[in-house]
Amino acid sequence: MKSGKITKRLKSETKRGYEDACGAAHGLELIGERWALLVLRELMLGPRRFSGLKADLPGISANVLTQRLGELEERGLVRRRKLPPPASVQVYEATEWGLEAEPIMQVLGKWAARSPAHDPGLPLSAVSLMLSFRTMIDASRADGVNGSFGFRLGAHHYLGRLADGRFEVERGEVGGADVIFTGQAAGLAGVVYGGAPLQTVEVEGDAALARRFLTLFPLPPKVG
Amino acid sequence: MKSGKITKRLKSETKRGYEDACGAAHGLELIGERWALLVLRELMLGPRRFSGLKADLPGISANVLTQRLGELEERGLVRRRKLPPPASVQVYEATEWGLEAEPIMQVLGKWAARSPAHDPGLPLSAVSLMLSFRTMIDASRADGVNGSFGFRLGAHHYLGRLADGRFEVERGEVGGADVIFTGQAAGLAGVVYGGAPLQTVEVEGDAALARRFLTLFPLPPKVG
DNA sequence: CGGCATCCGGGAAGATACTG
DNA sequence: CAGTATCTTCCCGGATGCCG
Repeated sequence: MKSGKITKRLKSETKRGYEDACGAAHGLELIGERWALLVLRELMLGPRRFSGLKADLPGISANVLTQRLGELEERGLVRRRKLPPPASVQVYEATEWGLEAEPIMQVLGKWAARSPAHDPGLPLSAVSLMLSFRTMIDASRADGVNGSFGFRLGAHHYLGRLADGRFEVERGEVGGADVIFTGQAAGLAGVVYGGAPLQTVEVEGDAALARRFLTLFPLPPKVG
Repeated sequence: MKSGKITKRLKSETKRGYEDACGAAHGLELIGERWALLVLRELMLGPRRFSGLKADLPGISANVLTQRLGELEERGLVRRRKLPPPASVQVYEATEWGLEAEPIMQVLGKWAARSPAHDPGLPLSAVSLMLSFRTMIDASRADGVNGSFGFRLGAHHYLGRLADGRFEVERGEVGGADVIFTGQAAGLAGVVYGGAPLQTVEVEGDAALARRFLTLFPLPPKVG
């Protein structure tokens, strides 16, 4: 019914903004809506498809994901791209500026890790875990520890490199890495951050280096 | 009417959370609601009263402000305190952990300042401006520039100090400062960030130092 | 199957009025 | 001044359905 009814929303005239020149306020208008920052997070290590995003954002509904992607696109944080044949699938990727939002997630995440209410037992996406390594690495502990690390987390494959106290990571095959971790992201997170036994995940390669790796990501002290 | 009606909200059973162990996701659950970060921002330079917060958050409604303050309090980011007599007024102040959220605002604000959609002509609170100085100061430009700066922005008075390339600021009387700026926060912001003529605000004291001060806060280049 | 539009129910936000 | 009460509007989340 009401077939040809013109949608009243011409351009969403009521753009619930903050009317505040403060940069932080404008930042909230850009990525402050529910789910927006987490959608962007999932794009930080490379393009993703709609269904992959939906799968790794447990609880988001398809229409909200569509809406967030559209908003992020028109704000210049996300780009829609069609992979060349034979793939020919559409993917979403972060723009350069979108990638520059990573420090926001890092600072926010580091700060929130001090919360007594933080529950590390919740699900965790593979991207989240990789980004957390980049965020939480303790440069002084990692100084002098060098090596390459492969991660097979479900269907996600990442290759990390440890050098000069920094952890770099990108999507890619894990072959030839000094250490290869295989398992679930949440499982590996439990080992690194929750003190779970190493047997929770499968480890191949240099066992001593693997054990060393797991000690490089200390959590900040809880408040209170 | 309906006086004794029991409020149905036992404990807000539907706590719309993200179900995500990622620290950033938890951060959003702590300060991700609309207005929350801006309320906290207004507390970064000392305790504030309800009416002051409402006045400096243009557009927030009283009930939303009440709700946000209550949530921030129960999460441990804000504390409610009663000033001793004869003042005897209630104020809200950030806890230690709440104060540690400042880097989030800084990173978010710096990132958003690159947005082409950012409108610097909007209203700006005095706290926002002071925090923006702390955020945007260019340490290399400020190296070797030392002095004290008073700000009389409406009823807000702040005392800043420039030393070692850093800008420190606290609430306080401006007497004896090397330079004293008097006017509206938005006006001073226009001079510092918008290239408006210095006459927009009233300046007392060391004019050369004042002119130098205004050059220490470069904006990042816009995207695109 | 992927992406998007539509409809619906509930809840959060906005505006205004009112009270101690 | 410091909120509370009420009403309306809008957004979020879930379900369904269309269409390439």
